[in-house]
Amino acid sequence: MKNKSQVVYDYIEELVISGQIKPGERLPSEAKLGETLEVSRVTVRAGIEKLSAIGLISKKKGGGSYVNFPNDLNYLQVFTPTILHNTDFYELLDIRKALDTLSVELCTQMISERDLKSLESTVKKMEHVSDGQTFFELDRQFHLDITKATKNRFLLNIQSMIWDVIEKSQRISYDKVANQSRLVEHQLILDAITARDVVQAKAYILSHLDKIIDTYQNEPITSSKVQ
Amino acid sequence: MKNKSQVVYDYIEELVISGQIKPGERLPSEAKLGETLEVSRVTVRAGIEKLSAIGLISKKKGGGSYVNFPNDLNYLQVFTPTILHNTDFYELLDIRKALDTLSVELCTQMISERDLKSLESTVKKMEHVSDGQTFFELDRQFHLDITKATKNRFLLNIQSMIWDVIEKSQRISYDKVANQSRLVEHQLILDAITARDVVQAKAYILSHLDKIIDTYQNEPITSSKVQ
DNA sequence: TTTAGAAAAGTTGTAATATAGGTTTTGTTT
DNA sequence: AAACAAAACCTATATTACAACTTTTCTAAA
Repeated sequence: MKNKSQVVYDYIEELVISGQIKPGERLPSEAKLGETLEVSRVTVRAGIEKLSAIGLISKKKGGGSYVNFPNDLNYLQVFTPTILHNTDFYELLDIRKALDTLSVELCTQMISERDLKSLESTVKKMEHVSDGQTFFELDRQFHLDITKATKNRFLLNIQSMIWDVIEKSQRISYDKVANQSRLVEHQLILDAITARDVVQAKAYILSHLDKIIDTYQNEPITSSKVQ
Repeated sequence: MKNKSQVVYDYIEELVISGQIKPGERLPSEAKLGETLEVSRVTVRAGIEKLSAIGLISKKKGGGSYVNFPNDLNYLQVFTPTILHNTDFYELLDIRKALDTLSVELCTQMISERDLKSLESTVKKMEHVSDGQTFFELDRQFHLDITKATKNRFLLNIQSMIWDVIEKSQRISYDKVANQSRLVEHQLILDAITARDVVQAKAYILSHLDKIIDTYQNEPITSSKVQ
């Protein structure tokens, strides 16, 4: 069951994601939001408080609440819905290259048989999936399972965050760069991990990400916001 | 000027950092906290709301608020004050190896003369500093300036987050692993960047982090909490 | 004594109202 | 058109109240 304050949170987040309120712009006042969503000001404040904690918005006493710019050092917003431009996507992929490489490296060295089985099953599932959303979830699961096998909590946290960003920007870009054509690539990565071949695994995952970048470059994503 | 709700936030965070309230344990009730800090329940709730947004605590309606375990997938807590054990430190350094390598690589390729000057000045300042806290700040600035030069916002966000974690665990571990003996290492990294030598720069930063790990291993940190 | 269930106490979620202390907008005067 | 004052607006905090849920305590039955 969803809190009312969570409803407020989601509502405002959606306003920002959809571009109805852009960085630098002011939110409706707490009173107004309460009226719109038919909740009390206390509840509105609770939702806004959270959004401010993760750095999406800033509050100015007496002056209102404003959507933050993504380039400010409000670093908690890493995962906030501000990744809507081409540049962001490349930035993210650079980071993925570094962290996914680390992930497969550690994973290959220490993955258990049990985790390996689970990884295999994920790849198997991908073969029979045509639905884009489902494929996305399997894709995320595959990569996060690799990271999970490293037993590095921080790494898993950061990677989860990154996939959260990918998900939030998904409707704009994801289906253009990730689909069934990626199946073989996943299979190769899995084989290398199974063979405990660190060098090969690293090579395959780098190639995997490079191909995503290639696809992306051939089919550039407009930076127009979704409606 | 600090908000009252921020006072609540800091107070509770400190309770967790110092280990007075451990993961899984319950916080004092909102009413109790308000009484202790002499603020209203509204204010207490505002502070707690934020802590819940970043994943440090969970709230149960009717049941109280609890400190989260760090291994739950509440990934926003990446930067929360839960990094207090030896294992965490190694995990973090693995990540730093991947991301700092990426940072110097991108930085070396595209740093401006102006940013380079600023980097030099930071290293220069380090020579004349004996105070641990000041050295920490310069150390952070050096590494974050390198990342800043990459123009990759996400990378900067993540790195800032990581240094935030380091800072919060600093009183336990930092002064044991980072001090003047690291000066030469920074100088070498800077020289390689100045020479636009990517390979050398990557080698030096990896060596830098490996030496930190070495120091740490020779002087293991107790996992006892500070008081 | 143990146990099951009911009652009580405790706790968070939300609401309505009020005030203080800021900021932004509006209006008026020069 | 500019400067200043006033009004309107907005967030921060406090108080009080009640709903809804959880935990603890008490009581009665086995």
